[in-house]
Amino acid sequence: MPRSTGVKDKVDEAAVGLFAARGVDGVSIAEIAAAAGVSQGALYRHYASKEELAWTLFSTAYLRTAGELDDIRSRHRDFAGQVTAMVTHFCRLYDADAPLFRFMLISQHDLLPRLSREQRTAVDAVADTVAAAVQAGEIAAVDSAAAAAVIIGIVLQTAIFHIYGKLSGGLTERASALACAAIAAVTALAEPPR
Amino acid sequence: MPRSTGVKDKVDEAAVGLFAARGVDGVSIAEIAAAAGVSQGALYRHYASKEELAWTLFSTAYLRTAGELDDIRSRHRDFAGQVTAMVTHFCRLYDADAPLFRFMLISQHDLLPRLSREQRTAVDAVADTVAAAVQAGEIAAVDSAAAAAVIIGIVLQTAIFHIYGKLSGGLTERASALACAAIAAVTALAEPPR
Amino acid sequence: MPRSTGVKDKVDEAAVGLFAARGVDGVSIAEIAAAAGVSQGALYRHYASKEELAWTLFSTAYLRTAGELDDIRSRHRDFAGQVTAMVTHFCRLYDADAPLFRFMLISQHDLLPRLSREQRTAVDAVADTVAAAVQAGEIAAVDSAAAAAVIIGIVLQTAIFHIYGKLSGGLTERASALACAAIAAVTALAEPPR
Amino acid sequence: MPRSTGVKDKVDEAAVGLFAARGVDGVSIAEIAAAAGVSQGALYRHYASKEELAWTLFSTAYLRTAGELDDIRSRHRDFAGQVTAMVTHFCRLYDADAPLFRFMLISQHDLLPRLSREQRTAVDAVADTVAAAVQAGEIAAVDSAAAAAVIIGIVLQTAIFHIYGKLSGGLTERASALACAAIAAVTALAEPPR
DNA sequence: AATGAATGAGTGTTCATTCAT
DNA sequence: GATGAATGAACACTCATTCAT
Repeated sequence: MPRSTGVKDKVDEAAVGLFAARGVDGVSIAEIAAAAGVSQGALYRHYASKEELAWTLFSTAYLRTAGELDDIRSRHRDFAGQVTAMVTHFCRLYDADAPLFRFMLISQHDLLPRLSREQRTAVDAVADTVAAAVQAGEIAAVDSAAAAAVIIGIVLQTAIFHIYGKLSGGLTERASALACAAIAAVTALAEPPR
Repeated sequence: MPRSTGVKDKVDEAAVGLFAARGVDGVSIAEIAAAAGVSQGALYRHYASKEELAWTLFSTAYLRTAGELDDIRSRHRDFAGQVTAMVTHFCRLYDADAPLFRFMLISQHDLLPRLSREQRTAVDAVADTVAAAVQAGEIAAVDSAAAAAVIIGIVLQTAIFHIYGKLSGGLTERASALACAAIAAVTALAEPPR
Repeated sequence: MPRSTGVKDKVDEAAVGLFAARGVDGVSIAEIAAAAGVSQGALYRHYASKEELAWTLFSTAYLRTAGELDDIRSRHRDFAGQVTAMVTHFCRLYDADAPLFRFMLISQHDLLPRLSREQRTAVDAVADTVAAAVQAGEIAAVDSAAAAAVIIGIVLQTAIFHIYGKLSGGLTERASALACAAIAAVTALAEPPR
Repeated sequence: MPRSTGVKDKVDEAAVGLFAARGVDGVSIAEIAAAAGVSQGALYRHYASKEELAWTLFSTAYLRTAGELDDIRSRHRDFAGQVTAMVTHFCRLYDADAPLFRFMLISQHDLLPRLSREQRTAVDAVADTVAAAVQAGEIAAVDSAAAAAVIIGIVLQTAIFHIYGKLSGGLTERASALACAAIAAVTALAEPPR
């Protein structure tokens, strides 16, 4: 019963870094194994295929985030507090692990469609937050999916700009401003002036 | 101005459709040629490589859009009018050619980095619009890149939700609401309520 | 419309020779391509996989032989004449293309099970010949499958001994003796002496 | 004479079963170890390689059978009795352990060539029986190898038909009929009618 | 100019064998 | 002795690109 040689962790880290830099298709198993300092064969003891590796890394982070956002939402009463806490959490995640974030960003169009319809995602968490606020009369009636798109778009695109060097500093520093923008945008979406 | 039924046109259309559906890496030259109804060899008479094909399709549309947005901006006086027109234009482009849009979306992380720094993009058009509004005292001081991220994020993410079937109808119908949301978001970003 | 470069023929011949010598599993695509003097990729223009290559070579020869045996049977009246002609044909096939024969022999346990139940085989031809002879009263009642096993066993095992160098000369020289043996064996099977 | 429940025995049995079902090349060491309920490493304590495992199983059974046939021959006086006893023994072996038989059948072309020329095989036993009968004037002069091919072919092909489901019941029930057929075939081979 | 067969480097994956525990 | 994780050399197959016709 040999103690872990840490192959999995090394592979995971190497894979996220490489996937983030060049996309899943742009990285070979040979490169991942080399970067992780393990043999190609060893990698297959932990993942049945490159696809499974990518999917596991992606879905694990994706679903974990959804759970965290739901948690956060339940710990705040009002819409503004919930949105601010969620946006802040997102920014912190990004600052803590930019490669993972970038990997998820560039792989989402490949991998997201594989999620089963029932899986709960960050999008659901945000949309439900909006729907609950509408229900509670906190904000005017608005399509929760459209509102979620606006909130998520504001945060994600800011992260993308950061990745591309158009914005400097940490994202967390911008969290409260982004939250304000998101709340204002949703409010405007719900009650377009005049 | 050749009147040819055009190998190139057929290739371009087939390539955009396939790239949009499965990504550049997920589509082979053989498939593109077959879908276009031309031989593989003929394709190479127009593009030196698959990469050049993808890059040409992407950069042409990307830079054309930037020019159009600059045009639009010059035809409107105030910030609200400019943003609304730009957002509306974006929505119309999307509704007119969703495959092209989807292709650009899923390929951006691969292809955008190849743009030279000097090339003028849609991001520049939006950021300059914001900067000019600040300059003109129309809106409070705000980092133009951050504001551009917010505006673009709102529109792009809405388009993404539309692609994934989370939103129905045309995007153009949502244009004015999105513009309102974008303006409100930028305003809030510039002047966070206490 | 370029004339055939003969890739397929070269591949077929090389593959049969190598498969005969070392079995399908024992031969790599690289070896086949090298022996045929073509690239590995060229091979895949003609066969979708190594398995399809092996199966095509096998089933083509196998089914062709069945057709030939049926033909031969229809051209002879009595059981003895039919068996003799069939055995002789088999021996000639062997002498004409021993590698093909050896390939079929060593691959039969892998490949035969893939034949659909309806496909007509050499075994059917032989068994039907026996059944017809029984029907016509030429020979005593006997299980046609058991009789076919005996006839085929006599010929095949002789061929195997020839392959392994236990018998010399051509097989065709032995054809009439083998036919006599086969007929005698079937007769004995049908009417075991007391 | 260890009383161990025996890694080796479990490996041997598992290997024969798997080899019989899918061929030596079609079975991995991992599968054998799993089926035997031992670790892969433990397997290598008994056999130096997969090849040695296959060869040991094959040659042991093959050479044991040769010895048994020689034994049987020595216990019978006349050719008919000897052939009948040998055929019967073969049928019993088959009925007692069909997987072993099937393994030997499908592996023979790979493994037989490794037998040294001096090793005594079942073929030798049969051929010698024929040669002795000729010598004793029991049957007309005949090439003993050719006669052995005929005898062995009759029995083996019947077994093959049984494996493929073309014949039902036990093989032993057919032993005396097969022996009759074999004797008649050899006789005909030696003295072709007219 | 057009074709599509051929090329050959590269890919993901398997698996017999080894060896640290 | 036993274990099973790790190795690394194959392997079958793909595909962007070239080029003879």
